[in-house]
Amino acid sequence: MARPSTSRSPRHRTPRTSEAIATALLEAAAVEFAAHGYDGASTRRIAERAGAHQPQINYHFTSKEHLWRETVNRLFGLMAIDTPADDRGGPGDGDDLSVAFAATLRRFIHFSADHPELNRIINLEATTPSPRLDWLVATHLRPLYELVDGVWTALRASGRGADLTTAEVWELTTSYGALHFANEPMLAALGISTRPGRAGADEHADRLLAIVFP
Amino acid sequence: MARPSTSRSPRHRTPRTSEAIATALLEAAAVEFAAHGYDGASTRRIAERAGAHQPQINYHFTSKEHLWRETVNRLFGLMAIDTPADDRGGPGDGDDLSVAFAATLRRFIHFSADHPELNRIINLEATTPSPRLDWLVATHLRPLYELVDGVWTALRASGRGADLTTAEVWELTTSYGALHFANEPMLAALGISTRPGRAGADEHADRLLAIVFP
DNA sequence: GTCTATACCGAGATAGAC
DNA sequence: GTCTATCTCGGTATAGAC
Repeated sequence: MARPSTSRSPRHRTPRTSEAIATALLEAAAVEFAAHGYDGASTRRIAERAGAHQPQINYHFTSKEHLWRETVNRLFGLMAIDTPADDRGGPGDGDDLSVAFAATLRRFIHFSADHPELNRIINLEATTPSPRLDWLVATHLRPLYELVDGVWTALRASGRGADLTTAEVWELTTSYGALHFANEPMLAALGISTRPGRAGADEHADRLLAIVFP
Repeated sequence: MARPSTSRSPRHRTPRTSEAIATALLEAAAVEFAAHGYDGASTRRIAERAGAHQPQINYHFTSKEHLWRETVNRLFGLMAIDTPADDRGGPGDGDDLSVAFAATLRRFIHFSADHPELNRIINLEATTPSPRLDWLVATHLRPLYELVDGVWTALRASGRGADLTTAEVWELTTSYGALHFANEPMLAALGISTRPGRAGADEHADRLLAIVFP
């Protein structure tokens, strides 16, 4: 009732640095984009979730499109930290490669359990040709795929792994492996969700690895 | 220049029956909902794609929400035609069951290749709890899952099939099996899309069946 | 850099002539 | 039943005070 002028909608008594609010916006954007898709997500809701004002999105990221890209960049950055590139390739005999590749797959599954938003966002873009999809493939997916292809091809050449192409391993990992966590609400409603936390993620990684490395 | 009054934006010189336009709207809605999600799809675009006026959606389906449900109902109806329930279960020994189950999986994959919109729409709802998701599970997914569960359990009891739970078979089929076609634009951009048409669908069914029935 | 106010557009839904 | 006009709301983006 009192204080008619100084009341603001978002609550950030702590004025926060420019970087802090940018990060908060990116985190909120990941959740909203993952839940509602690019078109369905609204910058109002993203700002609200971040405890910021909607115009601050345009100030920090100039446009919704740029915000989306930076959100994806940030998530891929987090993934790179969790599943470092050293483990994806490197020299060594077939057994070394197999062990390293399996370990990386497991780490990727764990990352997907911790950050289901990334696979979610990728899958949302995957079905419709768009500039966003082109950018996503060129910037992030293709380099990653070629890395995987190199390792898997070498690995298969030395007789390890299941009789699957790189494309099959890729699809199994991203669709069956990672989407499991993004689809948790539906699986829970069906009564087939995994245990939450590390244990559940590990079990799902076991299931994937049983197919890729029988 | 001439005819100032009789020009209409949507082109349907043929006035079409009520049922024809309802079907056209449902087909258009499937494409738009699949491409942009529920929130992202617009009734204006759906009507435009169907060659109708936007208010006709409210006339025929009362609301966007109802239109969405009828769109899903129609797609599940088409699926039931393509993969009839007789083939999903029925009495018989283990070999009969295996053959019938494999045939049904194959038909489902073919249906998913012909109508990627259904798996797409399901996947869009799968990640966020909502009344739509609850309705989807209760109305369509749970009955289907329990059918699959009954058959797969019987089949496994007789020693057939890979050492997988029903949940694993379900996820492999819907994620790895069906999403392959929904994600075709991304896979094509990565250079790993399958051949179009029946042949490509059959090849992908082979890949899935090689995992489920080694 | 932050925040209020607002411009401008497109969304879903409704009214009423036809 | 169809179609035009329109209501109201929420979307992104911008202007300008502070």
